[in-house]
Amino acid sequence: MKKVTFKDIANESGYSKATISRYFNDPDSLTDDAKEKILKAINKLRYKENKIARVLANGKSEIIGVLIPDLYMHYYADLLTKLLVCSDKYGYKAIVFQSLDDSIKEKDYLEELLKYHVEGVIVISHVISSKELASMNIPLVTIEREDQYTSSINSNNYEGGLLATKHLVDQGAEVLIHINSGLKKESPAYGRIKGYRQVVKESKLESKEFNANFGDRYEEIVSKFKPIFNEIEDKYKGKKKGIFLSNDTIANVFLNLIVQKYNTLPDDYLLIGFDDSPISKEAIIPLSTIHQDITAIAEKAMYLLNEKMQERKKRHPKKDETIKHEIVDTTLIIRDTTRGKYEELD
Amino acid sequence: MKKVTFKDIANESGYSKATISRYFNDPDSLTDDAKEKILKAINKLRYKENKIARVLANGKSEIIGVLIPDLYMHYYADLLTKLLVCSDKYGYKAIVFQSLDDSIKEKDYLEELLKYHVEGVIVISHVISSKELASMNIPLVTIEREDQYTSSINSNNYEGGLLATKHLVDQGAEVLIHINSGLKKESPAYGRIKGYRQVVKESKLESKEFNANFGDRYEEIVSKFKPIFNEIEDKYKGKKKGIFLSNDTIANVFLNLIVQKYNTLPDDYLLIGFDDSPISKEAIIPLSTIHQDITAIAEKAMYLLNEKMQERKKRHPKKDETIKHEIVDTTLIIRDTTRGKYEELD
DNA sequence: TTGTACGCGTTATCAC
DNA sequence: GTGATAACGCGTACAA
Repeated sequence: MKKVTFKDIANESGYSKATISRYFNDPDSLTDDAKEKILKAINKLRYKENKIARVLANGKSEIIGVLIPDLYMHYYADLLTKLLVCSDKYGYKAIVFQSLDDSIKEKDYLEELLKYHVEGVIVISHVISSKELASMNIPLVTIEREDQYTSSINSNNYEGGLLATKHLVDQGAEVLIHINSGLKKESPAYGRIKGYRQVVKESKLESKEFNANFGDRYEEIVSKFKPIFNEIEDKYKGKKKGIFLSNDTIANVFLNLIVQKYNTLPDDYLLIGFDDSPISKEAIIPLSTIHQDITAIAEKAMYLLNEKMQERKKRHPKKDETIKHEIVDTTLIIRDTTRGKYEELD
Repeated sequence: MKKVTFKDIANESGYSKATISRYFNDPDSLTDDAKEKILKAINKLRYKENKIARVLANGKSEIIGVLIPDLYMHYYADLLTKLLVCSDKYGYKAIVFQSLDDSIKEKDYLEELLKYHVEGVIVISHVISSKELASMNIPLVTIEREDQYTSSINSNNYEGGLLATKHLVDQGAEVLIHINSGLKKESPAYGRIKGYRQVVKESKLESKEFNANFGDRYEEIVSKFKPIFNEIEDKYKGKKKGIFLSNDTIANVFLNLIVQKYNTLPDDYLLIGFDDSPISKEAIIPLSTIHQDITAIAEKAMYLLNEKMQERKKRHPKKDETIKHEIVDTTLIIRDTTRGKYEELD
């Protein structure tokens, strides 16, 4: 039951180890006769490739590393799904690490990846600074995180905020309200707030922002939302309220509070979320939202990473290593929470 | 900028390569003096470990493979999250493959994993038969799939079906209804139906099953659900309906249809889902459901896999390789859709 | 087109 | 305790 190696194939077929290696890496350089004999030997002996030996010899692991915060949030799970599909297309395997917002682990994982000679890394986790990431000297692309010193792909959050808020204005909002869940200024998602503010400025409408850290637990979100809901009810009674919430989960919470009180979404409420996550469709009244093109994000990220990895493999890599920041457009999804007048589904 | 190796450390510190190896693998066998000098050399030269060379030499990759259908379904994403946490605790890295229900890929991925000398595999994908999996001759544990020839961890689906349906009876259901989304008989989840049927039999209540393949798209689920809803409305008017749905997503769809019609959940509807996925909390009326202990599933799976992997590393592995099937208990989560009389949230 | 010989960086087996 | 040296399995100049 010992492992079959090139040596065994060589003996069996009558060629040398080098020729067997060529059979796999440069078959065109062999005669048809040789190929046939070698193939026969391979099948007879049931040879299984050994990538580890191969990596040691030529350095190409065909593995990339993925550093992701977690998979609880649907956005991350969806992104990972698509990254795996794309990396597969390029012939790369992925070692996945989940940092769970622990910066020590994040650093350790990154080093661990290097020990396995991964050819590149995609970083979605956001604890380590991009400066530190850049210093690791390995092909690397970051997604939706601080990216001053790294190549990156991001959603056009600013445009998303703009689209969402403009839509509220178009639908006749008299007050603009934004509620977000602890967004930090460094985060690309903060662009959503900037987009919102831009429209507020242009429209000259009355406005109000609620910034709160709602935490992770759903019950916590709900309990922290109630006072906000009450404040809005009090303060803007009778006015047509256009409310932009920073993600669909909290948008759904807000929607539920309204529907629980009124049994419907009253005319004077316009609601829009962000992400186009499943909950936006599954809500009691389908939520208008901003769609993030996660497929495009994943594709661009892998394309960019692959470029860097190929460059690295060349004899004389350009010391160029320019930093690229790519932006992926968002789209407005109009469902039923911004219709002004909510019409019953048939 | 060449790679620093044991040879360099050896030269720098004045010891041999063998001693450097011992420094890492059996430090107790060195004098304190040697350790100190070697550590100094390591830091000075900024040595980085090379796991690839290590794997080639000793065969221990510290990598496991994970084969998962996808990450769209929250259940799988959640399971992967917890598997990653557990494998990390045991010191294993994970290469993740997503089979997307493609049996050819599933087989290819499995072989690819072997090429990298992974020490074990966790299979959640369900296309390849357990017989074929078993024939790969590698430590392997399957989760929530057909498992005749493999060691496995499964939720107690039967108990879950029992708990759910009994709860409906306890709450005064006069008709028992089960709706499921294309469950196959081989799938462990089919146990949910068996549990339901058992209670139907014992209770001697009137009952009805709807088996349909609702597909993946949410809109499709909704459209296919409407006729079912109408049929139930017609047929069981006035009777107290206890409805057990095979997962929370379709339970939420059903709930939404009811609430859209009645603005509330009428007294004569009792609803319970399965999975305790986020949507069950986020629904307009929090859904009663059956909780699957995914953490326990992941932990048991890794524990079992680790046992097998350790056995494999020994000099004389027992040819034993007994197949173990472990069952993880489910729990009843009572929320607001089985209260009989739905009381408004305060 | 094919073969020889060495390198990749570590671990394992003997010696001392 | 420590050192020499042969694996581990494959890639690759260089030679033929």
